[in-house]
Amino acid sequence: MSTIKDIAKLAGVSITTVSRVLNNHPYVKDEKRRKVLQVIEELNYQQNMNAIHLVKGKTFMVGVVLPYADHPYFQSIVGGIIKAATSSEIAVLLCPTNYSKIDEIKYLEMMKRKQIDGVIICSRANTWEVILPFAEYGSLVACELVEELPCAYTDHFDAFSSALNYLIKEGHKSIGYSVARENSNSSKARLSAYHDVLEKNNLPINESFIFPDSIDIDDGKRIVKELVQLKDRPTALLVNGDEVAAGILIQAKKEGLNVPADLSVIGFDNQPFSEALGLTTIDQHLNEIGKKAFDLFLHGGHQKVCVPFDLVIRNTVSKLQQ
Amino acid sequence: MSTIKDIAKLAGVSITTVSRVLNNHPYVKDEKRRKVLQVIEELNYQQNMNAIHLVKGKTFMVGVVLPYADHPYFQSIVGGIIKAATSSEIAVLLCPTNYSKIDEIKYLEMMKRKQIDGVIICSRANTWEVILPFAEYGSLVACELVEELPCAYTDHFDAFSSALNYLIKEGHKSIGYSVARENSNSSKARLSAYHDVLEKNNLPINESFIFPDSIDIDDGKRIVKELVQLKDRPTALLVNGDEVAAGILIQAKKEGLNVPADLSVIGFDNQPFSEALGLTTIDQHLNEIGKKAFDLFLHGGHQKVCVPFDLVIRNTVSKLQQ
DNA sequence: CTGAAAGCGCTTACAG
DNA sequence: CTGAAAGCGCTTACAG
Repeated sequence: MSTIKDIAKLAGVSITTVSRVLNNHPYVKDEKRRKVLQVIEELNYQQNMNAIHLVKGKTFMVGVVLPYADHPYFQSIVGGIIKAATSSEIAVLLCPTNYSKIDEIKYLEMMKRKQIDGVIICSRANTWEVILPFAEYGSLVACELVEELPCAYTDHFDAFSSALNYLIKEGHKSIGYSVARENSNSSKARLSAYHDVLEKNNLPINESFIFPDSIDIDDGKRIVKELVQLKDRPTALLVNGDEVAAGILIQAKKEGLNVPADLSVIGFDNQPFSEALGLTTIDQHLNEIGKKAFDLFLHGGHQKVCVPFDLVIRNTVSKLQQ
Repeated sequence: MSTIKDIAKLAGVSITTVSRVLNNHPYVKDEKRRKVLQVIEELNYQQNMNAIHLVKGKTFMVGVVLPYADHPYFQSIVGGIIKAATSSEIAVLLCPTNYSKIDEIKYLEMMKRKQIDGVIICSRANTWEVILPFAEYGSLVACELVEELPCAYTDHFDAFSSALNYLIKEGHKSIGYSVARENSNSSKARLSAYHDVLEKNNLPINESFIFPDSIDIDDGKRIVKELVQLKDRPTALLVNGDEVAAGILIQAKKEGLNVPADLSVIGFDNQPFSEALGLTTIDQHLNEIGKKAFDLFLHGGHQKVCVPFDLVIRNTVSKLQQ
């Protein structure tokens, strides 16, 4: 590969002038500019970005920290980020952690090491206490509500409450739900909404109706298998993701449970395939969350953007006799 | 941020020695090594990777070129790549092109500019003639069969033929199919398999049964809308992706077409949600293709890896009277 | 409008 | 075992 020096020599100018041409600076005599451009063309020259990154202390790249790059929930957020990034000059680096605290830190250290200018955290393994100090080294954005950081998020308490109220309105009194990681903030929000709404409606709280560690289709199947073992079963399930809900639909069929007659299901995320399943679900506009998160990364500032959600009613919730 | 110079000064050694400690070189007196390590700890030092990249001429990063980062087909390939990459020290940069030739070239130029060490091309907008010259600047891998490049691919002629033969065995004589981009290699392979298999079976070829530009759920819906307009309709559709197939299932229901009684459907990709849909589909093991492609990037060489496929039989194909 | 020179933060022969 | 120095390929005051 040729360098700026080669260009300078062949064009008969200094490297400063070449640099000026490369960066569209004014104050280069037209004749020299043309000559430089011509040599660049001839040598098929391209800048070495690593040198530029070193000098500028920036890479125009953002890391997106998430546990699983192959999960539709995160894919939707990433989709939004990419869409927003495409119109900027920022490249997107996927940073899958598998919820390993160590891997997560490694990505944060990439920022410290100037490999990426910032990090958007879709979901995290470490506590904020551990993560926040890295904010000093770059632009850190969260996809959940964090006091100290710019963030784009769903109000999970609110979303979960809405879904619960809808189920209650349809006559359900015995409602269970699933969560991914029991200690995540959104799971805590769901638990408190569960208590809050059920108590307000004088409905019994049954914590054996809570199914943790639910991430993918197989978890959905597992939930139904566990469910059929219970003598006292919920009539409705509020599921933390449409993929889990898909697993529930599959296994329910196998077990001879009719959805929604025997079991109502509300999903979360409104994935593209959910329409085909006729799944009633909460659309939290993950794409939008991704977009907003990217904007926050790009423009800095310390805003908190709460992205509204919608309940999308389809065919997996039945109306019960009052 | 502190630099190697600061460490050297405070530790009372040269920067050479600091570099040696950082890179686990032998030949550093234990006492000095300890001192350096201690100062590094104190200053909370991290290397500036851009300097290292500049010196080494490498970034340990691979770009993955694809049209849409939010499409399940590509997400599955990317999933495989990420899985393979996680156990190496290589980071994965997503390069969505939206099938813009210009954007695609931009990513190839990132390689030329030393921002990434290589590029895995999942699907491309430019001709190979345009792309191949970039192989000079880094490691280029394809996810389709290309003479000049290492590649991991599906034999689409073979896969498509298998599905056709299965449909014919089930008594179908009037078969249509969909493709994404009409001029892609896989579409051409499908067309020639269509001719080949149908002719061998003395079945009529009807090119109005070919539905191009089919990418997502909406395209699947569109296909059914077009289909119901035809007086002469195929009894079975071989669809180029499960997402399109999902759209077909949705719209068929709306139009009062029973699948599979009125219309049999075979998908492609075996996406996670396909099981929930009961969709018969061809699993081409996209994850595996991604993994192999990454291995080819990592280890160089010029292998061609043909990844085998499976026909996954579920409930969307009917048996017709002979 | 132009160029010499310092500097970005590292690695790596080379000499000792 | 150790360090001075050159070099990776750029940008950017500074002086003219």
